[in-house]
Amino acid sequence: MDPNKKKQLPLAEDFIPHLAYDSVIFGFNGKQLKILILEYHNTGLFALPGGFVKRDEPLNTAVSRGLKERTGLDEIYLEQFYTFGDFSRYDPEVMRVILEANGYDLKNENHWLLDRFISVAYYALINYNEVAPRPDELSDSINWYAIEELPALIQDHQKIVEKALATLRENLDKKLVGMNLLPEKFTMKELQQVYEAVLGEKLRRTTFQRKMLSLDILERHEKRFSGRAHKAPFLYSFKSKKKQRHPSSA
Amino acid sequence: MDPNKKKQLPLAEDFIPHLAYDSVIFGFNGKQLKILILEYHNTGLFALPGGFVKRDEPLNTAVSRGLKERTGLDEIYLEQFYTFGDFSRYDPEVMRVILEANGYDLKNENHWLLDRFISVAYYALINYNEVAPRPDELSDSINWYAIEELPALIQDHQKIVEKALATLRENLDKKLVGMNLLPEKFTMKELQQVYEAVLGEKLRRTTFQRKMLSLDILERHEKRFSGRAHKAPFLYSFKSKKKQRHPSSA
DNA sequence: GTATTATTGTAACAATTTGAGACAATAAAT
DNA sequence: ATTTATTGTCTCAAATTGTTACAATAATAC
Repeated sequence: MDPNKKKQLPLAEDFIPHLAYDSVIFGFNGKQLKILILEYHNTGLFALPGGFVKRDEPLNTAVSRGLKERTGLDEIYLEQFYTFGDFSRYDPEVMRVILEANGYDLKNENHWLLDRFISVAYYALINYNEVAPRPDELSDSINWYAIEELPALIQDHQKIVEKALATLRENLDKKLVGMNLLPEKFTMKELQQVYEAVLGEKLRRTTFQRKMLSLDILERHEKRFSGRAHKAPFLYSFKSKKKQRHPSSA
Repeated sequence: MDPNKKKQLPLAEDFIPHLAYDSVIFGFNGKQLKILILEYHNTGLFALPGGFVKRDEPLNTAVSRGLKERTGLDEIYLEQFYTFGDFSRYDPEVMRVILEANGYDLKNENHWLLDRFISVAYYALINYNEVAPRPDELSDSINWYAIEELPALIQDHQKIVEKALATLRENLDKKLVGMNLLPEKFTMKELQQVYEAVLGEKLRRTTFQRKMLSLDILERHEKRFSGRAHKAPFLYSFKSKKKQRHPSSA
């Protein structure tokens, strides 16, 4: 990478105008469900990671590309959940502030980034410990925030997060969500903690264990040396090896 | 309306480029689940009803507007379910054939309608008997087709229909689907037939009746004089009066 | 070593929900 | 009056889920 590379705004001619994506990237730290939030240089503005779609690039590919740039991960589990196209999300002043704080001169009043955008929203599930998030050119940081402790977000990003979480909850049973938020091997308790963090409620231990085992999706391995003063739990993994990516076609 | 009005293609300056919507409009005729399909003049090409989004118009409003033009109905129940952005859907020759068959001269090789489009897909639920569908300027007919007997559709429209149906099935229990496919008052048997048509499988009568009554969403009215040689059934309606429109914000 | 502590895994039984069949009620036709 | 087709509800069986109990066991305290 060239440290002298000059900051370059995306060029209008390379991208589909008026179309963006936003991503809600979920991770689980063992206790809480968290998402990645960007902070823009010198503005105090917080936002979801997002990006634009190249003119010659499939929509889903654009999102995968953006997430790879930010997380370093290939093969991220992604699920598209809604496309936001209201005017409640159109606020060119926010974008102007962000760009000017980054030293761009916007004498060109009609810069394409200040236009109205329709945004396709995705959520991603990643293994919290495998990732070292990287900010993009306009941001000074990207950090994990617990979903109950988010800062105020720009535009309609709060609404996007809420809908992402609602969709994740609906998909919890049908889409093997745990597989993508946990490491390869995990205990039953860890799996239960993921479910509880997503649903925001406590579950009954014995019922949960019986249910999970009856689904016939887990493989039981050796016991873990817990180093704690009690019986050691079994480790489990999901039977289907491959993580699903883009389970819906596009 | 002016019968001499000249056919007019939508103008690039009025609409967001590269962005369209497609709609899967479901109706129930008492036996089968059907959807509305357009046929284009002199081409034998079949497609879902779709349209474009004005530059100063919210996405959901654009879809409502298009559906009102085609069905005459205001307040249609609409649910956005996926945004299609692959290149499998990009086939400018199809659009060229449609336009030329309608007498348009496309010497301008770069006409915006021949560009790549990303399409936001919605399904609608309407009361089959309240509607007299109207074709648009480019189509010579719009007709109901049973979902098991669709003609070959252009581009990725078959895939869009399949995903619409899959989403409708997932939403069947949580979104009061029956309310929007049936008239105000209906019998328990008619409600069951809607469920069976959507799910594509037979349901057990007694279990279905018990389940529906236990949900506490139905109001029981007088009996219907069926005119048939058996006990007359009760009529029911849904307790919540207002049909929901755009239950998800945008 | 032995008792104690904090889990974990599973069994047992109760409560609830769903499946399946039976049957009385009844509107019209015979 | 009898027959036919369907509706509404009840009952009992089967399956699922809620709840409690308890043995197993890895580390710690003594």
